[in-house]
Amino acid sequence: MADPIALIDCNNFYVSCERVFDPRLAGVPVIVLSNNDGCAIARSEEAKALGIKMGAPAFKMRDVIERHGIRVFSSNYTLYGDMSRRVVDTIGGFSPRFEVYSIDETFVDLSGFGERMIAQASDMRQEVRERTGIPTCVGIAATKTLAKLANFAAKKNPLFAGICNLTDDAIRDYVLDRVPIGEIWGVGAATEAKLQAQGILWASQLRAMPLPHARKIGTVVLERLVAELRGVPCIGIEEVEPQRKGMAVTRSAGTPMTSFDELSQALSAHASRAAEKLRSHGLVAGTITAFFHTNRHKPERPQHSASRTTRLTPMSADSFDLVEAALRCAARAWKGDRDHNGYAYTKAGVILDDLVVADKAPRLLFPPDRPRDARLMGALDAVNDRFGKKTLVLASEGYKRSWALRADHRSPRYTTRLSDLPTVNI
DNA sequence: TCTGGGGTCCTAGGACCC
DNA sequence: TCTGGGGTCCTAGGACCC
Repeated sequence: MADPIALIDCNNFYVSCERVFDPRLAGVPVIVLSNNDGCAIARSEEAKALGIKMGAPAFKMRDVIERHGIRVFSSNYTLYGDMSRRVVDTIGGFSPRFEVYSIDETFVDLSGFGERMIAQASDMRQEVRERTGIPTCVGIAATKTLAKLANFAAKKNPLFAGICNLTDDAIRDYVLDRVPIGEIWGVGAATEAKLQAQGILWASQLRAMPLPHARKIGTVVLERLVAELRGVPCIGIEEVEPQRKGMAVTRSAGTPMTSFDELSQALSAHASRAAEKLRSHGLVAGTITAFFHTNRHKPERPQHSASRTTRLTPMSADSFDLVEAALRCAARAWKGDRDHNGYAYTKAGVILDDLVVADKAPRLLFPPDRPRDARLMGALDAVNDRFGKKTLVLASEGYKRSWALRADHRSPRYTTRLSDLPTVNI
């Protein structure tokens, strides 16, 4: 059999993070909202039981929240990111080979533990719980896809008590007969519909599908998926984070933007933030895309969506370069009167592509007369690092920030900001 | 009437993930 | 009034080459 892989996945991660720092949240319904307090992206079991759906818009839940006293939080990514790091640190103590798959999931290579495999997984859960306060579930199987499925079963079926081992043939058949195809990692709405149309409803049925048929329905991706369901590993554990290919900063506007000025200010802020991210990773970008669009959830209103892409020559991580390029794109994409063109834009962003490690970037044959001075960006980052984000910004960002997003229910940055440390009364 | 064959590279768009 | 943000991979099709 292939080497066993474990997937350790934090339960309702964002909610669990909030609970670590406020024990009064235990046992009560809690939800965490997306950016701009838009929709629910994490729910406690109690909130799920009340029918709160993943991705449900906050404004439509007002009644339920009121009626059941659901505790609501804006997302606090600084806190979640830091807690995630602590969880991963703990997991790293259990196996030398692991892959951080997302903020709340890690694949762990369990080969070599033999009989002790299950005990090891159990210890790992225990240790994460003790050191971070975060509850987890573990799924074990021969492939990543099966490990994801095992984790799903561990979460859903209390019989497994948090650990589901699909390397056991009987358990594997039992689970695959009962998991709907839509719950399988890699089967989204489109593939689910295609499969259902052919009468394939359960994971075990998909596993039995001939490989050529799978490829016909869903290209090589579905073919690999079927192989993985059969226990043939097609997706390896990636211990080192691969060089990232693109980077985006996009935001909904707190209040819709109706003038080119407002849009420019928002895009300036997004482009600066993108440049900051690039520099923190030691990268430069080769192309930049700026886009903006109206509210797609309101088709009865006038709709407009536009985007433009331009090359950055030389490749750059300089805030001035990126802001300039983004605004050039926006100006080309804007239509009509600059003060008021009849559209209300609710979302804008910049996307960077062709990312390269800064000192490997190609040099220009004919460099610009007045090249950007890297020391300026160094100073900018140093000031903002020391005195807080946005202490120093480019003037093109404006000062009103009318587009800025909402976050009315944010919890304190308990672990990353001294002034937010909890106080203990003795 | 008859109009080659075989490549590469790039981009846009779809599908999926958390 | 109010519906997130940030990624990856794959394919088809066009442009271009000899």
